[in-house]
Amino acid sequence: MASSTLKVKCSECPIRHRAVCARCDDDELDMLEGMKTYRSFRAGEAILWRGENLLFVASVVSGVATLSKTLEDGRTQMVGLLLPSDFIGRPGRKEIDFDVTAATDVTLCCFQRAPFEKMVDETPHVSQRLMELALDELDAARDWMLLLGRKTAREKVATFIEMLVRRSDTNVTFSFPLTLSLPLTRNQVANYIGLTFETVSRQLSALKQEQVIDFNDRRHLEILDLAALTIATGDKDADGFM
Amino acid sequence: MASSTLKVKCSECPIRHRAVCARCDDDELDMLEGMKTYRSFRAGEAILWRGENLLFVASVVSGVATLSKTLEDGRTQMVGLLLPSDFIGRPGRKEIDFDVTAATDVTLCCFQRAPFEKMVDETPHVSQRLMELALDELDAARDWMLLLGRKTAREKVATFIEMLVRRSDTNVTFSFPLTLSLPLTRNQVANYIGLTFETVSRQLSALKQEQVIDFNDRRHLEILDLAALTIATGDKDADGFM
DNA sequence: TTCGATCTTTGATCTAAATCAAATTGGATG
DNA sequence: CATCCAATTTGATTTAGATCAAAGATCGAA
Repeated sequence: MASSTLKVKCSECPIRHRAVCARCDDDELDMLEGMKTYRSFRAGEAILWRGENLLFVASVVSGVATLSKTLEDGRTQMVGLLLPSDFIGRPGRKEIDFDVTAATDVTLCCFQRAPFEKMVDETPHVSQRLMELALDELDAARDWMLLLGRKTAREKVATFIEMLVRRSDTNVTFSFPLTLSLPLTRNQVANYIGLTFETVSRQLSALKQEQVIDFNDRRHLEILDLAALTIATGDKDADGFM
Repeated sequence: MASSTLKVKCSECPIRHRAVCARCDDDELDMLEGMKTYRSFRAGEAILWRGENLLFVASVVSGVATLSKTLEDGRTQMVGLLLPSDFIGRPGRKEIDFDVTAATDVTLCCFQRAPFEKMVDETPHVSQRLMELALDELDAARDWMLLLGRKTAREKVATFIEMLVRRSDTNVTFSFPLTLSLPLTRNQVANYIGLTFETVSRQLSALKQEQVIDFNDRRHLEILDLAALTIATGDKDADGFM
């Protein structure tokens, strides 16, 4: 199962300014140091099962995890993608209604429930930050409802790639042609955007054919024409309005 | 536009124990009385537009409102349904990314932003209640992602009806055969579950044909066989497990 | 370095739901 | 009460994406 990893000091943590601890001062970081443990998961490993009692809450430090729901006959739908700084677990919630799985190797910064919840209760900016993170997830879920309910296969694939561009750290450097790592297999992408892996593959091939994107290995994408990609999402009209 | 309505005293409010004010004491209710206004909207009227600056936050007192997103070419997807006690507006958010529309005649209990946010900051149980309401919406959004991404037309329609049963007040009395009011047109239902209105109509006719449900007028449904309806949702296996 | 497993691509065919097209119904309005 | 308009039902046809199928590519392990 999960192995322990060398703990990084909060002050040197890569997600320091985006995670739940974003607005903590030095004293508060010291408190967190005392209740935190690092845990690592290998790609493919289960992090949490649906219905399982949450023994910890956690921030994703590195890697990518998926949230997914499964119907009895095996159809599955991803309902979220956790990237570094995203949070697992909610105040007052003892369990979750989806499975959490490591898509790549993942390192979590885990907090023991009891002391963490005590800190949340006593530190308004921490509970405010949790609220912000929850509302961001709600916005993302609603954008995805539009994608799942109304977008075409092409629009779904384009929207997924654009989301990766927007959320990945690579766009900080922003060197063209933009290269980004694709943390999911075709099948996982399909489960995220409500398609089959064959359709995902076909749409990726079409976008490559049209020189909107390029790829040679399975784990990376190059964005050749971001404007064309954006148009292909269906979100904005030709003028880029909306 | 919205007309004002006679204000009901908080202590006699029908949503008193489920809304954001659920855990307020008498003093706190007095504070709320001072900052609240009732506003009514006719069926079909816009309550809020996407991007509009939120001048108030509000609880739904009566009626049903829809949250929806629209693509440039007119395809629309409902991303939420607001029933009595549901809340509009979030701490720290000045605008919303979807349209809010009255599906039936709607009465809102509106709070001025500034004093309400002050109260949220000073009253932990109110901000906790807001967090609970947001997390409930997040759970609902994720259930809907599974529906939109993976369910068949039949499963979608059955799930929608079952959700109405679960959330409507009628199930308090629970007299069989269960009758419930359908606050949406076929077209609105279609926009909620990612189908066309023709497909919704066909699936409703099929469920009627199979004597799972019955209906004569457009605005009501009778549940003849709740067990069959539940199986038709695809959520649970034949034993009702899950 | 080869083997085997998994992932990916691409082609052929099928199908669930969309689209197109009329009736028909029902509720609101004068 | 008659009229009208929007909502609904039902049928015929089309189509986007699923499913079925098979051939490559990639990668880790022996």
